[in-house]
Parts: sequence; structure tokens; C-alpha cells
Amino acid sequence: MGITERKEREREEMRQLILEEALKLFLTNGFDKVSIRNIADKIEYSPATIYLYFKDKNELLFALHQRGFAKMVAEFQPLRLLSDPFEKLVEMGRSYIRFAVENPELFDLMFIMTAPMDKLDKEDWVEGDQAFGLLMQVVQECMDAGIFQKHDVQSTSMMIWSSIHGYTALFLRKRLGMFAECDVPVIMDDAFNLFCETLRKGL
Amino acid sequence: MGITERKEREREEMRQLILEEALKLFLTNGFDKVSIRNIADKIEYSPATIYLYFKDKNELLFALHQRGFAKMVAEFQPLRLLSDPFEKLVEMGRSYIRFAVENPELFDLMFIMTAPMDKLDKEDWVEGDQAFGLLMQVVQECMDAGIFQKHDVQSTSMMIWSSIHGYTALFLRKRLGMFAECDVPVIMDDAFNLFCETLRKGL
DNA sequence: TTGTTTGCTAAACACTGTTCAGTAAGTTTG
DNA sequence: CAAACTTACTGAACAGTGTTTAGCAAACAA
Repeated sequence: MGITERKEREREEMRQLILEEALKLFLTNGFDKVSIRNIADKIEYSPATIYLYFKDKNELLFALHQRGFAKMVAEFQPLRLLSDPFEKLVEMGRSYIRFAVENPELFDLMFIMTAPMDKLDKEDWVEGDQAFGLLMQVVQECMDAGIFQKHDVQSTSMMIWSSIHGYTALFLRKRLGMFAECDVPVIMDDAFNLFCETLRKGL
Repeated sequence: MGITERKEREREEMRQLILEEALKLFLTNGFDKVSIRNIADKIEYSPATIYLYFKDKNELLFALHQRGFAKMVAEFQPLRLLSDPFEKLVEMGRSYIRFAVENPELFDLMFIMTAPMDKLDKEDWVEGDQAFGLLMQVVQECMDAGIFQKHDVQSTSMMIWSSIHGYTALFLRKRLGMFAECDVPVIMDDAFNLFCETLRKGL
């Protein structure tokens, strides 16, 4: 009686197929220019079929949201090799910004869009929690190494995260129009370096 | 021949009426739950009429975007009275965060939503430029007073702005689900204070 | 070979932003 | 004043959206 198992497997494959094609469309056309009908066309099924695998569009978006976190955490792995904790922290920030600039649509989905965050349980936060845990770990190392004074790790990590996040949020949502377009990357880099320097001296 | 003048005036009044009612709807129902038809119902005109006064929905949103900046700059005025430049800076940050929390929809429109920023000219940035100028001024004062070292004012201001912005962006878009809901305000406040302290010591 | 379950879809519902032909009132001209 | 022109407005449509539901054919179980 392997039938139920096979059906279960086929169901999961279908879910992955939908997510795969949906992600491709979203990444090339942008999230608000892709409709359920577009995705249905791509996978050569009717739009209604998608609703047999996902409660609604937001649930589909949230599934991709999780994929985004997986990709991001993967990109953070190399910097585990760095030995100096502060250098590790700086590189982590740089990676965060790089990820945002190189994967604007994914980053948007993960940290800016309202859509996928409609109503979710505690268990939906494992990915985010994991990524934040990584940061807290490095901050703790900085404190243990005497580079930072001993403050509350959670608040300190939160301070650093949101500061770095600010750059990406303003940049991705094109709120830097007061600067000449060509200056923006330079200003952002200067600001980031200044932030790191300030942390080093002041924390 | 005051007829053309009267017509001009009536046209402007109509624009303001539309904006007024649109803003009311947006602020109570949220931006993505208000349609052109809703606004048309409220002002008791046909939906098509709105398109005689605004090119499209984004132009309407951008007009409100400007109103948001006016309100924000107005809320910044009181802190001009403070004499200590660093205190002024801290209070400015606090005001920014308070404005975001108390006017989430407006703040969203001003700094997070993509819709109103479709394609705009240099001249559309006067409000944003003005607000950023205010910040640069205070940062300059801090440097002149010897509280901060003399770095590039623009980069330093940008660093401070985006750091503060980060809190609001993550909070408003509900990306702090890894913390217990009741802890969030405390953590945010701790993080903000730590940031100010770090600036004071490290910049 | 029945009866039941499953997977899927066509069609509809209630929306959305936007356009355009047509109308009725206001304004200008003869 | 009457005719011509201008302006402000609207009803209806277009092309799209997310989502639901009734029904159908194939796969499975008895």
C-alpha cells in the first residue's frame, strides 16, 4: 500500500513545481506584476489548481519567503571561517547589504513586503530567528573578546541589525533621490564604514 | 475677467477635496484597501472625475506623500528650541520613530511604499531634501561643538538617518516576530538608546 | 464491476485601475 | 436673446485581479 505515500510525494512535487515557476516569474517580472493566472499558465494548469496547494497568494509568498532565508543563511556560511569576531561582524553586515542589492525581489519579500506576513504563528519564525541568532552569536563573541563592552546581547544585536537594515530599506525603496544617482553607492559605503568605525570605538 | 481665475480656484479646491477625503480613507482603512471607486463614492463624483484632477493613482498618492512630509517637518519644529546639539539630534531621532509609530500609514507612504515613487523629477524631492537638510544641520552643530569628530557631514547624516530608519522599517513591516510581542517596544527603546550612546562615544 | 474518492477545470463573482464616447451645463460670440 | 463653442462630468466598458464553486473524468477501493 505505497499509494498514499506516492500521492503524498506527488503532492509535494506539485507544490515545489508551483513555487519554482512562481519564483522565476517573480524574480524576472517583480512581485506585483505576477498574478495567479500567470503562474498557472507557466505550469500549464488552471488557476484554481494553485488553490488546491496553497490557501491563498500570501501562503505562496510566505513559502518563497522561507526560501529566501535559506539562500541568505547559505551566503552567510563562508564568513564563519573568519577568526576575528569584529571582522566577522563587519563582513556579515556587508553580506546583508550585498544580498539585498543582488536579490532585491527576494529581500523585499523577506523584509519589506507586507503581503506574506499577514498572520503567522511562532513556528513560522524559525528562519528569521535562526538568522538573528547568528548575529547575536557574533555580537557575543565581540563582547567576549573585549571589543565591545558587555551590554544586553539582544538589544545590541537589534541595534546593529536595524542600522544595517536601514541602508537597504531606503536604497531599495528609492528614497535617496536627494543625492545624485552616481553618488549613492559611495555615500552608502562611506556611511556603512563610518557605522562600523563608530561601533568599534563606541560600543 | 475673473472667470478663469475662479475656475482655477475651483479646480484647486476640487483637488484638495479629493486629497482630503482620500487621506481620510487611507488613514482609516489602509492604503491597499482603498480604491479610486471608494474615493469617488466619498466625494460623490464618478470615478472618472478623479482622473481629470490626477493623472493616475500614483500621482494622487504622491500628493499625499508631500502632505506627509509637511506634517513631519512641522512636528520637528519644537525641537529647534533645544540648545544642546546632541540632545537635539537624539530628540530628532525619537521624533522620527514616534512619527512612524503614530502615523504608520503616512510613514509607509513617505518612506516604504513603492507606489508613489514611480518616476519623479528632481523637483519632487524638495520635501525630502528639506528634512534631510535639517538633520545635516544638527549633525554639523554636533561637529562644531566638538561632540562628534569632523567627518563628512553628508555621509554621517546618512549613517544616522538610515540607522534610525531601520527600527521603524522593521517594526512597521512586522519583522520582529522573533521577540515576544510585549517586549518589542522595550527592545526597540533599549536599542535606540544604545545607538545614541554609541554615537556619543564613538563618532 | 460497481461505488467512492481524488485532481482538476470552466465559469463565475466581486473586485481593481483606467479610458472614452456622450451629455448637459457654463461661457463666449454674432 | 440665440447660436456656437468649451468645459466638467458620467455611464459603460476594457482588461485585468484574487478567489470560490459546481461538475467532470480518471484513479482507486470494494
